[in-house]
Amino acid sequence: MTEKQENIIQAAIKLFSERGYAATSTNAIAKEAAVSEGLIFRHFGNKEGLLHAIIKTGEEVLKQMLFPIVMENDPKLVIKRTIELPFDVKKEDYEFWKLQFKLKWELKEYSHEKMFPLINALTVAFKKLGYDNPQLEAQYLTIYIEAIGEAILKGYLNNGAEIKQFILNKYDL
Amino acid sequence: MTEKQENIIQAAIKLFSERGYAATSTNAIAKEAAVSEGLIFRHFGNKEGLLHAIIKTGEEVLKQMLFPIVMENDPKLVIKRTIELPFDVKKEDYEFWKLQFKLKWELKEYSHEKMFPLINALTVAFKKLGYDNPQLEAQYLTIYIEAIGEAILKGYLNNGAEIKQFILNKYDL
Amino acid sequence: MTEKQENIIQAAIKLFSERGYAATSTNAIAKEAAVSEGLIFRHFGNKEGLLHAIIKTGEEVLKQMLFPIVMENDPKLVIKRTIELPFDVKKEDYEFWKLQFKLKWELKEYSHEKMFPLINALTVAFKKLGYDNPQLEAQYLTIYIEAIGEAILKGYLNNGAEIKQFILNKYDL
Amino acid sequence: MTEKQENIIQAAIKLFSERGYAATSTNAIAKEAAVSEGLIFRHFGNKEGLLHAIIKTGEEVLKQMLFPIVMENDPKLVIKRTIELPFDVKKEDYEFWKLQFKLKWELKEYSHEKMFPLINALTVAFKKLGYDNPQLEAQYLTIYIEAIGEAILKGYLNNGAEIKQFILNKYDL
DNA sequence: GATGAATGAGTTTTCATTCAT
DNA sequence: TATGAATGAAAACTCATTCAT
Repeated sequence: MTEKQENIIQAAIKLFSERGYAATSTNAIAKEAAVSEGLIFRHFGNKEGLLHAIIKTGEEVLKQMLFPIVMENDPKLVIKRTIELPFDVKKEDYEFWKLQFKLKWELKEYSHEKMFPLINALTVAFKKLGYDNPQLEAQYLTIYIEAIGEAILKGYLNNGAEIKQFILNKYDL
Repeated sequence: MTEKQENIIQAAIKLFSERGYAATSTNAIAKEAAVSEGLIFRHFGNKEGLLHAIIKTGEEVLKQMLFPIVMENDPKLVIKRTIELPFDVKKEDYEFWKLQFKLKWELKEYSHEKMFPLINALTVAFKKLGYDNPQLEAQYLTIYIEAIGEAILKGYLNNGAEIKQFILNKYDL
Repeated sequence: MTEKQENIIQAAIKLFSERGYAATSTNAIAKEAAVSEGLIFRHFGNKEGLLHAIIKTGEEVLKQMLFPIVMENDPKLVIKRTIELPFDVKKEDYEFWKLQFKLKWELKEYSHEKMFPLINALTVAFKKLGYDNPQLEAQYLTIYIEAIGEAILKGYLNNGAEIKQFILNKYDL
Repeated sequence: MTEKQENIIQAAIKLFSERGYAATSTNAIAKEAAVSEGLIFRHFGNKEGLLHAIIKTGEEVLKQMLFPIVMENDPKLVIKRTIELPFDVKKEDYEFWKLQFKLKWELKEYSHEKMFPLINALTVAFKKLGYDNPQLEAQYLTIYIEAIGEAILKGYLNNGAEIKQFILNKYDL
């Protein structure tokens, strides 16, 4: 991955995230990345190719984030870290994550399956802790965590720390 | 609002919801509505004007849905009806609501403020019921309800009835 | 000529004069005239028909203006009145005349022939006064008078009275 | 300025001059220039941008034409060359100049100020020659010269040489 | 006579993509 | 690799004109 290639990806993340995939022109990406428009096509084949490169990255990053949780044995820690997940996103990564959320709506292919490992880990954790309905608890929490992520990225939540503690309390953490 | 105007709106809701706003051409809308392309512009000024007409409708419908909840005195009923909200959406309205969610990502202007009346009503309800932190409980539930709506519309939830009961149980309802 | 017909003509004169014939839409004319767009076509057949109605009026008005000059016997008066012609245009008629000048450039059909009676009258006048080359003097003055009209309408001339006297002096008037 | 860019400008001059700016489609320009329509927009931004490129050229050419006159010291020569100006326009440049005159009517921005250097030079010349009212003489001649140019371009003048001599005589040249 | 909804052809403009250099 | 001129197809939008009421 050359420097210019990296520039293109970063520019695309920024613009796709701001305007959406369909509403972003390759011309705009080229300008933002300070490269020629042709270069985008040399490196990524076409606009969709560029998108897929970004999606791949997104999946990779998500995997990296879920990995320590999924591998965790202590059930309380699994739940705690899941809850903390959206609150730990760094400001500089907002654009990247915004784009991932946006793509969930813009692309059909974008599936919920990526979250399955987390749901499974949570199910096990809730079971270990003797919850009545571990499967549903896991589903419930996963959906909720995504929603919190969305709210944070959109700036609806100005009391993050408070909310986080509130949720942790709900699970006696 | 003439019949053709209504056709245009319905066609636009369908296509915007399926493909997204930017990825839907006015030509496609005109064909779907069986109307000349020019008519879209005569009635709505431009593509964005059509979008705003749809948004206005969405806000109106949302208001209608929240109204009976916000007006409710019995705190238990306020919470119960809030939880039931996303599960009561009719299949035939899925496209309409999908679009509303999609637009939350596609438009900057799309604000969270529409939910404030509901948050307030819930806060009051939780307070009446003696919850420790009514404000946060309300915020928490609202975010969750939106997330459930999203999951239902996307087809992630095939166990709706089960989940609904599960949540109602959490609030002793 | 009904009132609405008159409104249409006036609106068209205004807009054609401001923006040119091709750049003025019938829709804009209808709005300016506060009538329906269809009415323009009922009365004038098509956009060009409206234009020709205006042109006809223009030719009529020009004829009315030239008539007393062409009929004049006193050669000095013929020349004097010709020179005074553009300076006598009333402010409220500027739009009308601007349009006439504009159309000279926008339409092929718009011919110089309307000025022939004036050229002839001037030729006779200059001959009577013993000028060397009455034919050329007439041509010269006619061209000049049109140019002065143009300059006045465009607002290039802020010293009208002075210029008028200056020209009159040239012809010992 | 690539070759195709030049083709576009030439085609636009031709068609704008023949049909007027508003009545000329970019499609027609592209065909005349044997170029894709998109290229017009890539190079000039929009139709108006193309127009402005042409106007800039026109101003430049005018400056070049006035320069030797404005720089001239001999007052008789200043006046003589001013008078000869419109008669010296080459047939092959008619389209270009026709367009410039046309634009004076079609555009608001098109100002008379370009002629100020010539008016000043003429004022000085007439003063040197002891004319009573050099300022007015200069204004008078400038307006006249523009009018002659207009008449020539429109084909109203079939006796150019004769008229030129006639005017030169008026100034004892 | 008058309206205004509706149309279809055309206009300006955008955009992903190709290609010679 | 990298550029940027060039393209063709499609997009948004305009407009003169028709027609039912």
